[in-house]
Amino acid sequence: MSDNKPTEERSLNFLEEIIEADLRSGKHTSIITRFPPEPNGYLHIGHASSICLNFGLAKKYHGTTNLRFDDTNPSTEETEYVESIKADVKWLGFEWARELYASDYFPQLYLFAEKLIEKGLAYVDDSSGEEIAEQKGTPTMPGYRNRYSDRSPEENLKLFREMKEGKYRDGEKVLRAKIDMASPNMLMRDPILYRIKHVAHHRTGHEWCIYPMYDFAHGQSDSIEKITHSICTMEFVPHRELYDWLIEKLGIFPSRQYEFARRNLSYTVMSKRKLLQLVNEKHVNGWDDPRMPTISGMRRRGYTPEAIRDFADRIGVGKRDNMVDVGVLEFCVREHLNKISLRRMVVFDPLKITISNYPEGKSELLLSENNPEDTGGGTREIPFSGEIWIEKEDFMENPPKKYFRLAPGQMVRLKSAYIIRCDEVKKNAHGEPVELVCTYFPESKSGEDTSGLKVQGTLHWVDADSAIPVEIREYDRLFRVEDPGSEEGDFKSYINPDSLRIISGALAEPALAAAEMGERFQFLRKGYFCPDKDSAKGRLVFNRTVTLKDAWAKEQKKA
RNA sequence: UGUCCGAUGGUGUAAAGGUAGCACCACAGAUUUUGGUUCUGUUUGUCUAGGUUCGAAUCCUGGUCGGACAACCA
Repeated sequence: MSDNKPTEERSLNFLEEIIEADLRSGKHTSIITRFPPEPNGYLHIGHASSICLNFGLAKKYHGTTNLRFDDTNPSTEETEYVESIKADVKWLGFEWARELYASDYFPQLYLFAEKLIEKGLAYVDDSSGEEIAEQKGTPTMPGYRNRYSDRSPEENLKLFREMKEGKYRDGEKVLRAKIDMASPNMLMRDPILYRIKHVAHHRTGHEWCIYPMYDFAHGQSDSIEKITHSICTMEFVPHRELYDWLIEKLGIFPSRQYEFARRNLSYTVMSKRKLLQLVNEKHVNGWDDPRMPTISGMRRRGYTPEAIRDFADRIGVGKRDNMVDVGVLEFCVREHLNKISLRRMVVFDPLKITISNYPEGKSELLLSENNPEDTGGGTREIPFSGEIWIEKEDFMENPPKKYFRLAPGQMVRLKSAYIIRCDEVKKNAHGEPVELVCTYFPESKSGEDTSGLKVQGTLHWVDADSAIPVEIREYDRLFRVEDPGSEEGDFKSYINPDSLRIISGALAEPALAAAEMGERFQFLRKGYFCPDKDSAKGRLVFNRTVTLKDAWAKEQKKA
C-alpha cells in the first residue's frame, strides 16, 4: 500500500495522556490499576465502565489490575456480594492479577495509625458524633479543635490500643488525624480515621472492633499494592488532598489518584439506594431482572460482554457531567448480536393462513440460512405445509400506502418459502379477520424462483403443524423520563408501567426447541432474544434483548 | 455569601496556539427474500464579555450556568 500513514492511532483520553507521560518520563516503568468495589451490592453499568477503564488501561499499557474489595465497613458487607462481583467482572471478560481485600491490611493499617499518633498527627477524640459535626464548622465557616486534641502521643497511643482491645463501646471514641480545622476542604478538618464497631466482619469475624474509614484505607491499600494510577469518580476530588497528605506523612509508596466523571445512562437509575428500592418494593423481580441496569440484569437480558465493552469504549471518559443516551448501548448490543445470532422465525400474535392450492396432506422441508451475516453459519430446515401462521399485524384489510405486507389481492413472499396471494378473508362475529385463504406460486420457491413475480414484502411465518408454543418477555425502558433521579418527587412515580409485556401464545419454528441458555437469536423482523432461566422443559421462555430498528414503525408514527 | 471541579452539534468524545473531527441520533438516497444489515450523502456545535496573539475551542481576567463538599458510608 502506498498509504504509509501510521495505523490510525486513536486520540488519547486524559488518563491515557497522563499514563503515557508517566511512562515517558520514567516516573513509572509499568502501571498497576485497581478496581475497588465495596461488597455491599450488585455491580451496575456504571461499574462496568469503571471496570473497562481500569482493566482496559492496564491492558493497553501492559500493566496489571487488582480486584480489591474495599471492605472496611462490616455492617454493610457480605460474602454473597463478593461472589457476585467476581462473577460479573469475569463475565465482562477481565482477569485480575490479584484478588485482594482492604481487610487484609487491617494489621498494617493499624500500624500506620500508631505511626501517625507517634508523630503527633493523630489523636483520640471522645466527642459524640454531633459534637464532632458541630465543631467541624461549615463550608463557609471554619471549625475549631476541642480539648481532646491536646492529648499527648503517649496518651493517644494508650487510648487507641484500648480502643482496639475492645475497652470502649461503639461511638465512644474515634481516632482523628490532626490536620487543619480551618481548611477550606472539609475533609481536612481533622478527619476520622478509625471508629469502633463491635460488628462481625465478613472475613475477619470478631478479630477487630475498630475499623478504618475509607480515607484511611483506600490510599494506603493503593500504596501497599503499589498502584500507580488510582482512578475514581469525581466525587472523590476533595479526598485527594487527604489521600496525598496521608501518603506523605506515612512516607509510603506515592500512589496517585485521578478522577473521571461517572457515566450516567438515560432512562434508568444507578444509585444503590434506588436500585435497592426497586428490588425491595418489587417494581422489578430481583437484582437480575432484565430491566435492571445491573450487570447481572443485562446478562440475563442477553447483552453480551463484547457489546458492553464496546459501549464503554465508545462513550469514552471525561470530567464533565454527562447523560449518555441508552440508545448508544442498544446500538452496541444490536451491532454485536447482528453478527452472532442465529436467525429463527417466531410468530407472536398468530393469524392462520390456509393455502388453498397446496396439496392436501403434503408438507416439505425448506432451507434457510442461520445468519446472512455469517457465510459459514450454515442452514437449517423449516417445515412448510398448507396451513401456516403469520403475524396478525402483517395483514390489513384496508392497507395504507406503502404497506408492503398482506392485504386482499396483495402478494408477499414468505421468507425462505413461496410467494403467496391473499384471496379471501374469513372473519369472526366482530368482523375481525381470523383466517386468510391464499394461493401460493409453486415456481416461486425460494432459491429457485422462476415465477418472475416481484413482491415488496417478505414475512416471517411458522408451519402450523410443527410450531412449538413459547413465552416471550418483551422489555422496555424502566422509566418514562430521561433522568428519573432529577425529576420532582419520588423517582418511582416515573416508572414505565409497560416495561414488561408477556406474550404467552407465541409460536416458534421447531428448530427453536433445541435452544439452550447462552444462545442468542434474532427472531426475524422482531428483535434479538435469548432463553431465560425460567424456561422449563416444553415451555421455553425468551427474553427480548433489544428490538430491531423499525423504519416502518417510525414512518407510521410520523404519519 | 466559601472552596474545589467542569462547560465543544440533540447525545458522548477529539483537536497539546494553525482546516472544529469521529461515533450515536435525525434526515435523504442506493442495496436487500428481515421495512433488519450494508453503502452513500445531508443538517446541526466551541456558554458569555473582554484581553494576549499574525492567528484562540485551546492561554489570561471577569461573568453566567452545572456539579461536588459540612456521614463514626464508600
